[in-house]
Amino acid sequence: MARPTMNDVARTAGVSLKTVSRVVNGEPTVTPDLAARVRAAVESLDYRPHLGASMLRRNDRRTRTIGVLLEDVSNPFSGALHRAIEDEAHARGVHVLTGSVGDDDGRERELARAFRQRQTDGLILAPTGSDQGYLSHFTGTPVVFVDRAPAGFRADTVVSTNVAGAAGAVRHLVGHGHRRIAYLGDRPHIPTARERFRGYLQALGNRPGPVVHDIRGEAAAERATITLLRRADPPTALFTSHSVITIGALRALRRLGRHRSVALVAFDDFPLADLLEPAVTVVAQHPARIGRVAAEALFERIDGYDGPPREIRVATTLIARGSGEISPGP
Amino acid sequence: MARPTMNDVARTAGVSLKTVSRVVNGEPTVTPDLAARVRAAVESLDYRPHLGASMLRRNDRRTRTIGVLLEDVSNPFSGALHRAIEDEAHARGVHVLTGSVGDDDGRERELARAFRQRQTDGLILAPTGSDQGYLSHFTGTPVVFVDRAPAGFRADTVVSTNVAGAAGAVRHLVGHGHRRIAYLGDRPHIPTARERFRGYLQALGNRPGPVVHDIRGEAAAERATITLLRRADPPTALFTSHSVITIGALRALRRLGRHRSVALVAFDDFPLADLLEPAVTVVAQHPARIGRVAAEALFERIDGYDGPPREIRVATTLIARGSGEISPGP
DNA sequence: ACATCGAGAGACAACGTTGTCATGGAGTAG
DNA sequence: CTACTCCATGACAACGTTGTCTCTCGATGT
Repeated sequence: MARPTMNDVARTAGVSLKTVSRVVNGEPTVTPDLAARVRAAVESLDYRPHLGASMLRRNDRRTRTIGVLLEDVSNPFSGALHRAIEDEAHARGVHVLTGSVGDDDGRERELARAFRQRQTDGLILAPTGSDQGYLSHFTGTPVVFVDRAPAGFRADTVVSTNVAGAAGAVRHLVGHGHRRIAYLGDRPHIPTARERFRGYLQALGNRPGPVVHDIRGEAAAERATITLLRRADPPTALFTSHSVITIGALRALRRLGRHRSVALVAFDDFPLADLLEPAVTVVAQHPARIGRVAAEALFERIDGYDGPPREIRVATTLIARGSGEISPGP
Repeated sequence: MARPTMNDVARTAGVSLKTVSRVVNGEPTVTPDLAARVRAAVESLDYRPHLGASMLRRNDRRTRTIGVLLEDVSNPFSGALHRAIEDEAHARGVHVLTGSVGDDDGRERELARAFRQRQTDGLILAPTGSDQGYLSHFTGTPVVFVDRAPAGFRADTVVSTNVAGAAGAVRHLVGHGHRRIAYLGDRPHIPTARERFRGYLQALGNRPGPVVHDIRGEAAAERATITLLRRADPPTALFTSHSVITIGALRALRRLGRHRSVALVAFDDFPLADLLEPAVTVVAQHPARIGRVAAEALFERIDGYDGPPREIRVATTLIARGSGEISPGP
């Protein structure tokens, strides 16, 4: 039993093929009587139009699908982004194809290409690879970047105010009397990490405390923190520039029993930060807002807006909860 | 400038349409020389095959896309599920359309229908609505349920061992001397909630402590917990059957300063549970495993397996961290 | 040298839908 | 009563691709 076609519907309803097409597409020029018969036939045969054929004949090339490539759909930041994008898409009757890029440099390209091959109407991308130049011949498929600035290619970009946010965090610590404030951060070739580091430097007037770059993963962050605190001249406060690093640092502080004596301000909020002891002071990003704004920008592009690439910054919010208000020891 | 077609490629390469088709589809019966010319033409014109036309003509009806409908892609459980499913799909060259169903009873049906309309090869669904009967005429599109059992329709289902897990949690508390153990749970019409409640009852030999059903959201859970603990005869231990409820209960315990004196075992693990004080004892689910198993089952179905609906249970793990090992007061 | 075979290449139809145009019948104005 | 308009309906082609069949040409075997 093959899938029913419009012709089958036409035959059962006793009308022409074209009339079925009209009813299915909601054209108003069909007598109610006929329309009803067609709808009944559609129902009884469980007819569903063949999108391939429809796409083929239509001149409008929209698939009403966008692609979303995030670092890892299972982390809370990506999840919130994803959800916000999905809500915007849903409101427009658009569907969302997702992919996790992870750290694999090739997977970003591979998935971006595959999505384009699938004729997604647009793409929202959290760039992971070191170069997005390959996007330059994606003519006709608008792209919006989120969370990180791209390299080698320019398009609308929606990111947090990383410099200002980081600077605010560090100034907060300075305001509580700290002088030796450590920076713990991700690989500095990542634009976001670089910006946060810049904010850190700026707040300290380019006279940084101990700096550790290139931290990858919770365990590495924990080790780095322990090493820092065992120095002869340990920092009295930490600024962690990424939530994974924050968790590692928290574990280290616990392990050394220093969580009530070493101050900490983290970039990026995380669930339950307020229930820890002490509760963790953070510079909160607003992933839902970033996602919404990015989706709006993408849909503008899809609808034909053709201005120059825009860089949209979403402000961060410092939330004082306790860990950032610890004073340096005597 | 319209999009190039196979004909354009054929003309530039000086071969026939069909030869281009063969090269594009990797058929081996083309002279290397011609194949090279075709590939050069494809490159220079930035030709990409029109999926619609291809799908139309091919007799293989696969879109190599599956749909995944979860409660909310931004919660950690759904995120981990999603990620695991995506990894399995990626390994098979299959793409993933996602949707968040939320609590909206209609959105589940709407999205399920839309995905099927899009001709996804299969669907993984965490059912939210009270009835999945509408799926019964989804002939030809295999469905696998995750996290919750469906109602009104049977298909492969992958869920945690809810009864055993909950019973284990409660027995753990009993083992630490508790007699008045409260149950805090979601709406009992949800199969998962009902099963966990059954496990609770079973562990107590059908002589339950205080029971609160129908808790929706963190705030409600917090209020319910406060009410419970202010009773004349308050419970000495809590069993929270859902992570949202767990968070609310934790907040309430903090607020009343009872977090070190009232025991708690939670169903479902959550990030940082080990960093709270006391660290939270949980019955951990394994969403990544659930997702992987569900994806495997779906792909088996897609590949033609046609046995009766299977119910696959993924075991939970009790992780003792502190909160569940608090003894009842004198 | 001739028949046979095989493999690479092309001609052509077909997939299910929508755009275009023709048709016919009812309604309206003169 | 006729001529004209209008509009619902239908016939037909076309979209870009792949399946099938045929053709051609060179190789092989006798």
